[in-house]
Amino acid sequence: MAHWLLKSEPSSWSWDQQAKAGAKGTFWNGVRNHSAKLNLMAMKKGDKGFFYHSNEDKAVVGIVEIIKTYYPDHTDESGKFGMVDLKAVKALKKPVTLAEIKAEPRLKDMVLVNNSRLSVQPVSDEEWRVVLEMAGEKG
DNA sequence: GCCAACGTTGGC
DNA sequence: GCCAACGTTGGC
Repeated sequence: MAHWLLKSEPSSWSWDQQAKAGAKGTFWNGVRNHSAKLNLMAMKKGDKGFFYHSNEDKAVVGIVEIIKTYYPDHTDESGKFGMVDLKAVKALKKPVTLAEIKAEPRLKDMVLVNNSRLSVQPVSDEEWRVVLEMAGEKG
């Protein structure tokens, strides 16, 4: 199973809002970047992702699951971009901050570190495991 | 098709 | 609020 990292500014869409959407989840739209789009298109139902708060928190705060694969974003007038649906799985016991991620040698190749502006990123199995460990989420 | 200029993102 | 980095746009 592939893993992902999805970034959002808490002021526009926060983890709290995602969590409130519950099991039925919500769509994840607003992607306007082709690299991010390719990642969205590669997602499969059941894939898990980290929910990252940019700007204010700068931390991974929760885990989400893809519940619907890529489909056109009808709010995008250009018709070029689409979105997926996802639901909140759980909040991390302890958010993992960007500073902590940067300080962890095993995470030095994370896209978050090297290409911080990309809003939808792949996460390797190793990176997924390490971040969970740092969040106090064992297993 | 190249590349400079511009806009946006996001860390600090 | 500033600025660096990146992506996109548009002129040639």
